[in-house]
Amino acid sequence: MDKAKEKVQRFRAREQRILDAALELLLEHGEEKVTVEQIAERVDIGKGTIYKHFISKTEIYMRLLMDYEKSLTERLKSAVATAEQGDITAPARAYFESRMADPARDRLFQRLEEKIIALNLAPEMIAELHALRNSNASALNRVFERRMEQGVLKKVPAYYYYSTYWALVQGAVELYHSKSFADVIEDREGLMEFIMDVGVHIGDISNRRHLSGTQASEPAQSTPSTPGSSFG
Amino acid sequence: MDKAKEKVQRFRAREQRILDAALELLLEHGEEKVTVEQIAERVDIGKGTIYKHFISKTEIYMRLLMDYEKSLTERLKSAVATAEQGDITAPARAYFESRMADPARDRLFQRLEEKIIALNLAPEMIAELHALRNSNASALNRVFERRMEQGVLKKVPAYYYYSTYWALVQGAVELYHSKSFADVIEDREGLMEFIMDVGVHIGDISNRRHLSGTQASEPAQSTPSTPGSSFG
DNA sequence: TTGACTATTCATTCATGAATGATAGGCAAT
DNA sequence: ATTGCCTATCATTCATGAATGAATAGTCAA
Repeated sequence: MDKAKEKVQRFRAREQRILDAALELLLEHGEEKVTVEQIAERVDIGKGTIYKHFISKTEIYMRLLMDYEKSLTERLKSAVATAEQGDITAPARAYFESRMADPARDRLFQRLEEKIIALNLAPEMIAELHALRNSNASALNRVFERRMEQGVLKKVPAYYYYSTYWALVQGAVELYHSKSFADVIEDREGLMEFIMDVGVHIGDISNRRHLSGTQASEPAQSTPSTPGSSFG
Repeated sequence: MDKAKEKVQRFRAREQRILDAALELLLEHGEEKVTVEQIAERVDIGKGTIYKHFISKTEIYMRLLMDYEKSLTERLKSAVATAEQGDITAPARAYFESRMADPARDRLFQRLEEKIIALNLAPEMIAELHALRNSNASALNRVFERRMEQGVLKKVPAYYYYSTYWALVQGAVELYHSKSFADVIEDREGLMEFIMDVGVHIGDISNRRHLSGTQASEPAQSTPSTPGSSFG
């Protein structure tokens, strides 16, 4: 008797279909315009069924955001792991490119992040988001520490290692429309400014959110925020 | 805003209507024949709604049984409280009569008791039933102790006080069809036999059920079973 | 510009009954 | 007597969407 297992499988599959449909609609119409009914329609299920899977519409968005953050972190982790020892450029580029592969989607998630943070989330959701980001951060710290204390990092003080990573990728994303990634990397002076700037910026966000025990405003700290939590 | 309160009220009322309808149908058709759908029909609600109130059909029966036990205990308590000091006959008669006011209903509950005990109940249900019976037992013990150590009780050893009560009422109920209540009371010899017999009988039931911390098989114990738990 | 009132939109709840699957009774076949 | 199979019955589950009500937008008067 594995009828029960099958049922669980089908339930999981349906959950994924809901998420897929929600993302599609979000990309098509923007966050303001998407209704739960539309999502249900697209998945071809009843509106009430959505609420068997998610306690609120916000949770759907939250889940999408978390999935995105998770995939970005995975991408970066594997890029760091396969890069030449000390090469921070290649992984940063890989990360940058996977975000910029679909700029509309990336911008959508930036907006979702803002929206979700503005709403007051249920405590369990906050906890879950927090847990993901902590786990991402420490996973990244581990690969960074083992492989990155060389190369471009030599040019910056040790306690800016992780901020540097931030500066590279976040700065590059933000400059996406004005400069090329190569330009960002080449401009060492500008990079240092970025590092400082982004470090402070992360501190701002982190304080405003009350989400993280990791204090990115203190760059000497060994556990900075994780990429993906920098939206906005 | 007490819309919420109103909603709770309506929910409670509906629960009572379900119980009423179930009892009606049980009396009309007997336990074997009553279906959840019939109950729902009579209350004029959907079948699924029943399950918003009760986790199973058995729980409905259980609740009816508990309500009956509770009302019998109340009846007895008030009869003891208002009887002449030392008069066990009047309260026993009152109890007997309230059970025999509707013999069909009383027999129905005897059968329900059997049925429910035969089924293996959910642990929470067992716990609830157990709690009710314990509370009934100690409430009765209190009124008995304060008012009954005289009269007919003088004729039996002290540690049979509560069994005596049992013998009177339970014996009378069981003899309902053959003897009158007065005959049962008058027949002192037969009464003593009853006392012993019922004491053992209660012990049997109690052991078989694993329901009660009170060991009615040990009559010297100060917390015997409560009336209503003697069905069957 | 502000407040008060109404209309509209849409997230969320909840009663519903069709669908599911467990159980029991009948009926052969061994 | 026992086993397997079929069927019917009925307890229980679950997707559903109509109903609810909260939030927002729109309208008008002061």
